[in-house]
Amino acid sequence: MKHATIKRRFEEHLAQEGQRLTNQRTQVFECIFATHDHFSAETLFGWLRDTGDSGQVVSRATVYRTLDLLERGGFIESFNTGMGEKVYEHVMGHHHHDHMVCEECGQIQEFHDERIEALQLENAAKHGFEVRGHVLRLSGLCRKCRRQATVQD
Amino acid sequence: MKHATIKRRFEEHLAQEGQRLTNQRTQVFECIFATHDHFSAETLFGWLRDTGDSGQVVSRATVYRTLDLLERGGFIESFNTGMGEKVYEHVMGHHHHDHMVCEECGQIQEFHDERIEALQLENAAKHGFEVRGHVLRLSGLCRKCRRQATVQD
DNA sequence: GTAGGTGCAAAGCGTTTGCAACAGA
DNA sequence: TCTGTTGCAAACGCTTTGCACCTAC
Repeated sequence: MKHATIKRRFEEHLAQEGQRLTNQRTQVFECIFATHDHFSAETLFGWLRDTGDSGQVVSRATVYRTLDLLERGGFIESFNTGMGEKVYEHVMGHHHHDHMVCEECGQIQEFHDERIEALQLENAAKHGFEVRGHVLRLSGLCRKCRRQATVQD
Repeated sequence: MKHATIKRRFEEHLAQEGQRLTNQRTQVFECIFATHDHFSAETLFGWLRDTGDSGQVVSRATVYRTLDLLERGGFIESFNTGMGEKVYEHVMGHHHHDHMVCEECGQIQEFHDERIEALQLENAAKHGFEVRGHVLRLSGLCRKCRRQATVQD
């Protein structure tokens, strides 16, 4: 999906909800969709501060408020790394995926398996449960850290 | 597994680590293994305060410290509900399982599917990732809340 | 003009920690 | 005795909120 398309959707979304397109929201939006990384609220705040091309800094509060706004609007998704950190990623033009988090270096690897998704729904149905979302996070060692661990032993 | 057996293991575990069997630890242990529910640190603290059969109350700090101790010892497991709450459950004599959390009433339903576990490992192997743990949490509506939602609509 | 948005600083929440008193071993 | 453990209260990290000022519409 093209950047311009996503941006238009964002603007439409705001308009639909009777919300305003402010400078700050634009900055946050641009910053998020300029990366393909996972990021925390604090990280994003740092990016916005550092890439101060406009000189204006978006406050922490607004960063949180805008992240919330974008998540509710379905532009980004969040999940807990399990290490007390909530990380976000943009979701437009992405397929749904799950995560493997390296306990050593924090690296996040994405993966996706349609068969797992199907089995989740199967299990949910068995319990009369209606699935609205899910989190599947494997934690352990990434390839790189495994190699290093082997060398050290 | 019998309660007495688990307790003996706990005592052995403490001994092995050169740690002491204190009154407080016993109380926390008993309280946890007297239930089959999932609980948060705060909930557990409440239980300990309310079941004040001994009159003595275990402090919040000690509750947290003991939970940590038990988790590291493999007696309990924790996971995030995704609603900013970390919940624990005891794990002795239990099989591993995953969770469905109702967004409406907070009810937690357990489930287990060996096929999903296998697929997780398969995907990890594909990325050279060594799995040490995983979290699979479905969120949505439980059977009860679905029914209520239907009625209200 | 006006409802909605912002920044600030303070509060909130769940959790952790420093320290002096305490208690198993 | 002597080291590990406890309770307290303060600190913590991340997030949310109240409020006065600001700004897109």
